[in-house]
Amino acid sequence: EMIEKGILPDVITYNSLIHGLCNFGRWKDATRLLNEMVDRNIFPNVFTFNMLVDALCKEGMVKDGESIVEIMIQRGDDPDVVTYNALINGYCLQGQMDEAMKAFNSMEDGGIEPDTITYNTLMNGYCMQMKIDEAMHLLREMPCKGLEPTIVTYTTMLQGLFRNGRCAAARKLLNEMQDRGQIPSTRTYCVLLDGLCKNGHISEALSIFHTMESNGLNSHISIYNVLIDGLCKNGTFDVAWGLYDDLFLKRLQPDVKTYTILIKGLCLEGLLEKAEELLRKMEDTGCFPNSVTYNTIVQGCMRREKCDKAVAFLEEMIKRGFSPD
RNA sequence: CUUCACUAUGGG
Repeated sequence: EMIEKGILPDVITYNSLIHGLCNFGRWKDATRLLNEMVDRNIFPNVFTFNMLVDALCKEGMVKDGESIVEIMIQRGDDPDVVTYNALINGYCLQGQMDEAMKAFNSMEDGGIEPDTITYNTLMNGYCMQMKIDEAMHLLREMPCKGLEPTIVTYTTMLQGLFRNGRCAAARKLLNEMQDRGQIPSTRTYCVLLDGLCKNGHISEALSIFHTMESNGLNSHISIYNVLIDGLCKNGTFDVAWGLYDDLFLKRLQPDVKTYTILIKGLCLEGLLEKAEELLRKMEDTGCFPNSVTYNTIVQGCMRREKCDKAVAFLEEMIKRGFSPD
């Protein structure tokens, strides 16, 4: 339509389209557009190349990402901090922290200063590998480079610490974060409350939640999901159900995860009838069960030796195109 | 127009 109207697409037009196509994994179409732009004498720029590097890295093809970087250098479109961050993230996602650190060092050698995202990416990589001390070391290195940890930095570290059961260190870091004036996001709260629950500190999680409530900060379904799950697994199903009731007072919509968590909780309580009832209710409200929901209820029935029920749900899920596991 | 918090929380 642009072309018909004589408005010529420029490099940004093509970049936007290529980016969208890459996000949907439509490599063929992306390649086609890349060729088309060159045919029109619109040449890819650093943004274009960075998107390609990122897309390849996310697909696990980090070596191909490196090849793009070679091409960039040959063309004189020098890689920048975004290029290196995408590469480093690629290695981190593969668990190759040694390679990630090599890329980190080579960017410094090349005179490109790492930024906050570089550090966040590396810290997340180490946390994924449960190498908390290495991650913590990078956190302490940031100020030396003139970088200030952001809410993403802290949230990443909190998640790593909780996963390693290091609640005391997590609480300490949370205080540091607040002292530095970083405002927790919904995601931060989810990590915090989930971390506390999974480490057995349910009442601490609840008390933080209630503090949030008085500050109007808990109005997000994800936060409820975290706590409802923690309470169900703690064996305090009634409290979990109470939170579910509160959702409606707050005009929050339960989502498919809320229902799945509660269905699991009901199954653990041995209340299979109630679980089925809830599954039907969610459908009535237009929130449809997915494969996780069905697998949950099938497992729940099996555990209670209600094989006929399990088979019925199994048939239903298959009929709806879900695959059992 | 491009890069970060293992897909923040659910089954296995």
